[in-house]
Amino acid sequence: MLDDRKLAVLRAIVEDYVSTNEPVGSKALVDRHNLGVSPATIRNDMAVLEEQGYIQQPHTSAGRIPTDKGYRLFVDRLSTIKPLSKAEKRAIETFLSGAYDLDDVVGRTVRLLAQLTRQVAVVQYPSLTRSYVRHVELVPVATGRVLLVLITDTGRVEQRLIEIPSGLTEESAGHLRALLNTCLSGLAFGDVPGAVSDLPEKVSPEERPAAAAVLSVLLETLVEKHEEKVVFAGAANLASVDFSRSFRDVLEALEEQVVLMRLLGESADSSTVTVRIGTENPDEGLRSTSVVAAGYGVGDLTLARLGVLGPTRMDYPGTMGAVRAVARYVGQILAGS
Amino acid sequence: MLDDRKLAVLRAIVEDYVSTNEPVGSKALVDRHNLGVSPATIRNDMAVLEEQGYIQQPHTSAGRIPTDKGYRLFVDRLSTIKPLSKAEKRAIETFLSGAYDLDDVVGRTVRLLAQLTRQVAVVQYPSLTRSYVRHVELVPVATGRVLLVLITDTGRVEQRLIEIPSGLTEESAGHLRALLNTCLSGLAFGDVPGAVSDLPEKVSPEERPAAAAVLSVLLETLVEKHEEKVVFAGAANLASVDFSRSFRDVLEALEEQVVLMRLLGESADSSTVTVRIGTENPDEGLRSTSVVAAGYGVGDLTLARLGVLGPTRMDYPGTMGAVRAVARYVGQILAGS
DNA sequence: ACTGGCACTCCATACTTCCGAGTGCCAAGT
DNA sequence: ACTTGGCACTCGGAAGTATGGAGTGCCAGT
Repeated sequence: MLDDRKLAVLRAIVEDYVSTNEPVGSKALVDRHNLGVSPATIRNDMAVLEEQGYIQQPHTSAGRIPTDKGYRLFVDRLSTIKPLSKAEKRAIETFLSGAYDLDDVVGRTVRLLAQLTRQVAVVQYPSLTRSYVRHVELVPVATGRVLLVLITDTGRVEQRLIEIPSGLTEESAGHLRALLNTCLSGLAFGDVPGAVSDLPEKVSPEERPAAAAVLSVLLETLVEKHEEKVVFAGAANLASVDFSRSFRDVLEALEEQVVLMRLLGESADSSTVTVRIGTENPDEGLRSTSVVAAGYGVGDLTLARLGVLGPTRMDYPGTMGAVRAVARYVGQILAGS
Repeated sequence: MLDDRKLAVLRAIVEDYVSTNEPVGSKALVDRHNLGVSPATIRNDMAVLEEQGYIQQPHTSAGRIPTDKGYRLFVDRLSTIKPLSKAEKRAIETFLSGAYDLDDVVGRTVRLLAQLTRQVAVVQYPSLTRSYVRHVELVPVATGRVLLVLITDTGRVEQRLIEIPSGLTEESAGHLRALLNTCLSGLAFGDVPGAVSDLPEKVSPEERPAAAAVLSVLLETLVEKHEEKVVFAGAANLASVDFSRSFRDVLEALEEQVVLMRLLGESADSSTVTVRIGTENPDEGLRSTSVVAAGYGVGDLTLARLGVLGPTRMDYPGTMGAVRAVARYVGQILAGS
C-alpha cells in the first residue's frame, strides 16, 4: 500500500513541519532531504498520502501538513525514541538529586520535565493504591478532633481531620495508634479494609466510637476514593504555540484534576512510553494536543505516571526520550529514599 | 486642583472602560451618565485630567483610558468596596464548609476565589512563622533515614526526610520524639531555635549525633528559610483578557513561588484589602496587572495572605469585595477546625 | 515509473480608500 | 469665569483592490 519512499516522504513532512511550523511543499522536501527523485514524483506520492488520510493541505495550493493519523504512523513506525544528550542526563541527575521529600521530588520533576521539553509537564503522585502503609499517627488537636496522619513507603504523607464527638483522651489515642500500627504497618492499601474489619472489637467499649470514626474516615477518604494527586507545570510554554482552539480550553482542562488523571491514562507496562495524539484524546478541548506519558516506579512496580502535553505538532522522538529518561530517574530517586 | 465634577468624570471613565473595554469619549460619557453638562465641557475636564496624568489616549482622536495613576485615585477616593450578594455569600459558605483538611481548605479557597472574580486567585498557606507547634513526629523509614513530621495548630503538616548515618533505633526515636514534643509543643515557630539549643545535652551520648541531625534539619529548612507555600488557580481566566505584554510573562511569574509571595505583599493589618496597580507592582512582566490582596487569620492574628491577580482594567470594588469576604470566611473556617 | 513543463489556484501582503468617532480650539452665551 | 455649539482636523480600523509567489495537478515525453 505504502512503499518505502512514500513512508520516507511522510517522515520528512512530519519532521519539516514540526521544525518549521509551515506547510511543506514538494520542492522544499527534495531540497532539504536527498530523496533522489524530482518534485513531481514527490507530488504524486503526496497525492496518495493525502488520499489515504495521512496528510492534508490547509488550502488548495499550499503545502501539506500531517493529520493525526499521519503523526500516529510516524510515531509507530517511522521514528525511534531519541536518547537524551549526556549534558541533559547530567542536568536531570543534579536537579533531582537534591530533593528532600516526596513533595519536593514531584515538584522538581514536573518543573524539570517542563523545562526539558519546553512544554507542559504533568506528574502524578505515587498512587496510594499501589503503596504500602509505613506508619499511622493519631494526633489529638483539640477536644473532639483528631488528626490522622498516614505515611506510605513512597514517602507520601496524607492527613485527615476527624471529628470524634465523644472525645478521645491522650491515652486512648496512644492505644488506638498502637493498634492501628501493628494492624496496618507494611500492608498494601488494597488490603487495608480486610485488615481493619475486626479492629473495633479489639478496643474497650468506651473507645469504640472513636475507633469507628477513625476507621470510617480511613476507609472512605483514603482507600475507597483512593485520592490521586496530580500536578502540572510549564503552562507558560503554551503561550509560544498558538492552538487552533483558544487555549483557554487547554488551561481549563489542566486545572481539572480528573481530566489530568485521565490524560495520563491507565498505566500499561511500567516504562513503556505511550503517545496519544489529537483526537485520540478523551477530552474535548484537548483535541489539538498530544500527550506523551510513561509510568514510573521502583523496580517492576509502577507507582504512577508522568508525561508531557503539547501541540500535536510536536517533536515526538525528543519528547518521548525526555519522558522516558525522567521517568527512570524518578524511579531511581524514589528507590533510593 | 480637581473639583468634584472632574472626579466624577474620572470615575465614569474608569467604570465605562472597565465594563466596555473601549476607550471612552466625551459624547458617550454624557449619554451614559447624567452629568448635566455638555460634551464640550467634559472635553475640557478630560484635557485637565490628562495633563495631570490620570487618563491618556491610546492615539490622537481616540477616547481616553485611565492610567495606573487614575486607577489609583479611583480606588483610593472614588469607590467603595462592594459587598457580595446574599447568593454569593451562601455559595462561599457551602463551598468552603465541606473541607476536611488544610490542603482541602486552601484548594477550595483558591478555586472559589478564581471562580468568583473570574480572575487568577492566589492563596498562601498559613505561615509557619506565625504558627504554633502542635506535634512533632519521628518515623524511622529505613535504616539511616527518619521522616520528621511537624504539625501546626493551623493544621499544616510539614515533612522532611533526614539522613542519620549512625542509624536510630526504634527506642531512641521514641525517646527523641518525646523530648521534642515536651520541648516544642505549643511553642511559636519563632521561639523554636531558642528552645532547642540545649536539647543535645539532654540526650545520651550515643543519641547525640541523631539528635543533632534532626535539629539541624528542623532549624534549617523549617525555621530559618520559613518555607512559604503558595498556590494559584484560574489561569484559564487570563485567556479572556489580552494583555499588552504577551501573557507568557504572566504565566511564568505565576509559576514562580517567590514572585507569587512578593505579589501578595507583606501583611499589613489583617483584614485590610490592599491593591497594587500596574507599575506599582514589584515584578517585571506583571506591569500590566493589578493585585488585590488581603490577610486572613484567626481573630487578630494574620496567618497568611490571599488575593487576586487580573488586568489593571479590573472591577476593583467587586474584586475587593470578593477578596475581603473570602478572607473572612477562610478565617472562620480555620478558627472552627 | 519518473521527469520537465505549464496553466491554474489561492493565500498573504501591501497599498489605497473611506468613514466616523473623537479631539482641540474658538467665539459666543450665561 | 464657566459653559456651550460649531468647526476643522486627525487618525485608526474596515473594506476593497492589486500583485507576487509558492504550490498544485496534469500531461506528454523519456
